[in-house]
Amino acid sequence: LSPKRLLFYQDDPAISCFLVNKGRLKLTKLNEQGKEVILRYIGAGELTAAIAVLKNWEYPVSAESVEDTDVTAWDKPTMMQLMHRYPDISINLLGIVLERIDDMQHRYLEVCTEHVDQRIARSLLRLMRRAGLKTKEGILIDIALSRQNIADYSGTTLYTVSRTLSAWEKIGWIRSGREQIIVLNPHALVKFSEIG
Amino acid sequence: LSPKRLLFYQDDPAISCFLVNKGRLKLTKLNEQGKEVILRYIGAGELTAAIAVLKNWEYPVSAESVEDTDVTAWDKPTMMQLMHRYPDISINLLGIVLERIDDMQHRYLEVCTEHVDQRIARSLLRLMRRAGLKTKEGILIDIALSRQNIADYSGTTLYTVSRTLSAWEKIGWIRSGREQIIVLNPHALVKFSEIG
DNA sequence: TATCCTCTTTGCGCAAGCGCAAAGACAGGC
DNA sequence: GCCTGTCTTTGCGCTTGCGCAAAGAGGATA
Repeated sequence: LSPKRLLFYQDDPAISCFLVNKGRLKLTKLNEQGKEVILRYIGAGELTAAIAVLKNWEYPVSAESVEDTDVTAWDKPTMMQLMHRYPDISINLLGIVLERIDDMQHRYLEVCTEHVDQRIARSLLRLMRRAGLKTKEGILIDIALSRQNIADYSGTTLYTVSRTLSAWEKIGWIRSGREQIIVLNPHALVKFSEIG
Repeated sequence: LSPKRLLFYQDDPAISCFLVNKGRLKLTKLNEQGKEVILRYIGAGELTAAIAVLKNWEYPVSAESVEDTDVTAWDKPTMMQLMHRYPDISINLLGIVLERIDDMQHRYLEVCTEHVDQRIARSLLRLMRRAGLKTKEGILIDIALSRQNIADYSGTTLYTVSRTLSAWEKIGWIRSGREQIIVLNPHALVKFSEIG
C-alpha cells in the first residue's frame, strides 16, 4: 500500500483481519455527521479488524495507510481453524485486545474529565511512546501528523491544537514543523498532563 | 453483596475475574484528580476483570454493586487451565471483549464529536436497551440512576443533566423521579441523538 | 524559479456548558 | 409525624474552547 490508501472502510462487511508487516495504519471512526476521530495508529507486528473473524459484522472503523505499508490478510475460516487448533493463539489475541480496551478506557476517561490542552499533551506522549525516535535535539514523533490529525486524535479542533503547540514551542517543550513534532521536554509534558 | 459495596478497587492487584450471577455492577474509573466516569453497568451473566487472568496487572477500574448482587470469582490458574483445555472458552471471551471495545469506541467517538445533550440522549438509550422494562407508561430504566450517575456516564455534570432532563420532561419525551427514568418517546430521543 | 496546493497561524467574536449557591423535594429512620 | 441526609432544580455569571476568516509558511512540481 502506498500512503493515504484506504485498506478497508467502516460499515463495509468485515471479511478478513489484517496483520501489519511494515509501515503504519491509521484507524478512524466517523459519526453520522461525518465528524472523525482517530482511534489508533498501528504499526508493524500489530493486528487489526480481529472483529472480522469472530462476528459477522461490518468493520467498525476505517483503516488508512499513513506511509508505505505492507499487510497480510487472514480470512475468517483460516483464523477460526488456527484458533481451535492452537489455543494459545486466541489467548494471546485476548491479551492484545484487553490492552486495547485498557487504552480506550483511559482515553475515554481523559476526554470526559480533562481539559483540551491536557489531552493534547497526553496524545503527544502516547504517540511519542509508540513512535518516538531519539535524536540529538529531542524525541521525534516518527509519524506524519498534521494539526488536524492531532486534533482528531485528541478530540478537539485544529485551531486549538495549533494555538497550544505554539505556546509549548515558545516555552521550549517542543519543536514543531509541518506535520512533524519533536518533544524536547517530555517530563514537563507528563507533569502538565497530570495536573493541568 | 449488598448495594453500594465495592467488589474491587482500581489499582489493586488483579487476582480474580468475576461473573455476575444476579444483580448489577457499576464499573468506574478515576483519574489523578479523582474525577470519575462510569464505563459500564454489567448485569447477570456477564463477566468482568478478565484482565486479571491474562496479565499481571492492577484492576484498571473499580466495581461497585448497585443492588443486591451475587458474583462468582474465578482465579487466574483455574481460568488459564480451562482456556487451554477448551479453546471455545477463550474464543467466546474474545467475542465478548471485542463487543466491549466496539462499545467503548462508539462512546469515545460520541464524547469527542457530539454535544452534551446528544450524548445524554445516547446514554439513556443505551441504558434503556440494557435494562429497560416495558411498563404501560413507557420504558422504565431499571437501574437506580442519580443525575450524577447519568453525568458520569455521559461525560458531563449533574447540573447539565438535570437541566436537560427537565427540558425533555416538559416536551414529554421522558418522565423522571428521584433516581428513576421512564422513557416515553424513544424514537424522538434516537432522532435527537443523531441529528442534535 | 515561479506556481500551486496544502498546512499552519492568529485575531476575534460567540456559544456551550460548567459550577457555585441556594432553595426545594423526597425517602428512610426513629 | 418529624427530622435528617441525600438528591434535584434553577438562576446567574463566567470560562473554555470552538470556528470563521484571512494571511502566512512549506514542499512539491514543472
